[in-house]
Amino acid sequence: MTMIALIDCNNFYASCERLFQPALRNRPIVVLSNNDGCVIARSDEAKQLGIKMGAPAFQIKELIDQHKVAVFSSNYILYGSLSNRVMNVLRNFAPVIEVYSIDEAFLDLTGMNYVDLYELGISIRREVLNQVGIPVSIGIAPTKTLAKMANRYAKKEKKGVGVHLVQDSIQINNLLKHTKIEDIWGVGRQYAMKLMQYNVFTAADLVALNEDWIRTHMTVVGLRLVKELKGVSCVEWDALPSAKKCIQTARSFGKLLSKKEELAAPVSSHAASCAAKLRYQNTCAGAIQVFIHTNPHRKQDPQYFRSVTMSLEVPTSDSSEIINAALRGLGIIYKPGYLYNKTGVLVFDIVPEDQVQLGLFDSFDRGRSGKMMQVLDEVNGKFGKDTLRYAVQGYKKHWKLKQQKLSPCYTTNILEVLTIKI
DNA sequence: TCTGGGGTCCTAGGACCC
DNA sequence: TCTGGGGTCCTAGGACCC
Repeated sequence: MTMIALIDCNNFYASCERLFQPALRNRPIVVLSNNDGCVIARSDEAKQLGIKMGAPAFQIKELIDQHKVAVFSSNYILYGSLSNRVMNVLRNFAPVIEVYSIDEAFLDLTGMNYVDLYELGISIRREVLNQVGIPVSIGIAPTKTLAKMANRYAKKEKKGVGVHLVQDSIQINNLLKHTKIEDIWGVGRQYAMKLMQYNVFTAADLVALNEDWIRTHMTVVGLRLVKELKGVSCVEWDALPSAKKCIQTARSFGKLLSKKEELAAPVSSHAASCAAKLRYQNTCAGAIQVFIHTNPHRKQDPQYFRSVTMSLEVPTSDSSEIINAALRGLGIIYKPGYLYNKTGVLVFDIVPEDQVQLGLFDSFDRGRSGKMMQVLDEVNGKFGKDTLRYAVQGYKKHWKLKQQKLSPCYTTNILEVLTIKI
């Protein structure tokens, strides 16, 4: 039988911020999305205050003031670095690990010589806490989906311990009965609503359904999900991070923009960022999409959403080529007279750079461009990602994000490491 | 009068995840 | 005043082919 552990950091972003400010222990913390827009992470104390995931910051301002909630802009450099440290601790416990997201990882425990898996969970948790300082919850079960579910149970119902193990069919059934349909990994809002119409309210109810019914109403994805709930492992392992199939860079602006020339700067910056991400994974893109839109929350404004997709003659990762294509796209979709709040660039049809088919009439000097990009990446890697940029990207970021509560990069920037007075 | 059957490829859109 | 960003996979349906 397969055995899988899912380790998930508790309130990860909030825990990262708290790590460097022990005074925040037992105090409510929230971390805001880009642009300081809405809440994307909450400490337990903040959850207890009733602050909801995704709540717009301005709507909970009173709660924040009243309860002295500590507020942070998101600092992905810091979180990424702490995430790496957590994953490195986990690697000591099993050879096969899949880093599933910034704050969680699956460990394959199948066939390993651990006598007591529950005790193993306890010691993994202790080690991560000792070595990195981040609290985690651990679910251990025969399949990934059940491990997810056990993890959820550990987090909700066994707070002090933080570990839940399900092995035999009795334990699995209990867990299924205890889990609401909408809390299953793979069941989102739409499916949950549909299932409830058919009187399916728990994971146990779902497992009891006819598989043909599942297949018709929830596609093969749903079928796989139900098999996992029955203890048959069928979610693939993705041990090596594979090359992305599409890459997107998009931001809303700190303020509304309306002129095409103003939009050109963020559009080209996003394009440049996509190109850099392509080069980072040694790939080229064969197609590009650009979109712009107005702020859907401003009901008083006329709305405009538009995107355009263009295929590139020869797949490329050259910044200037991708910027040019993106600006051409902007020219196609831009309409004057609207207040825009967001734009983005997406590249796809991605191929490995050594498999690019050259075009018959390609006049672009690819050798020269490659060398230039190498220099660009080296400089920007060393001195910060916007050090060298194209003129169209603009000298100053007039569309810049709001980040008023940014914490220092304690672990990655030598100028911002913590100093301790003794 | 009568108008097949089977296959592939592509795209848009929907569902999900963190 | 102020509402995030970045991914994956699957399906239906149309175009096209023989």
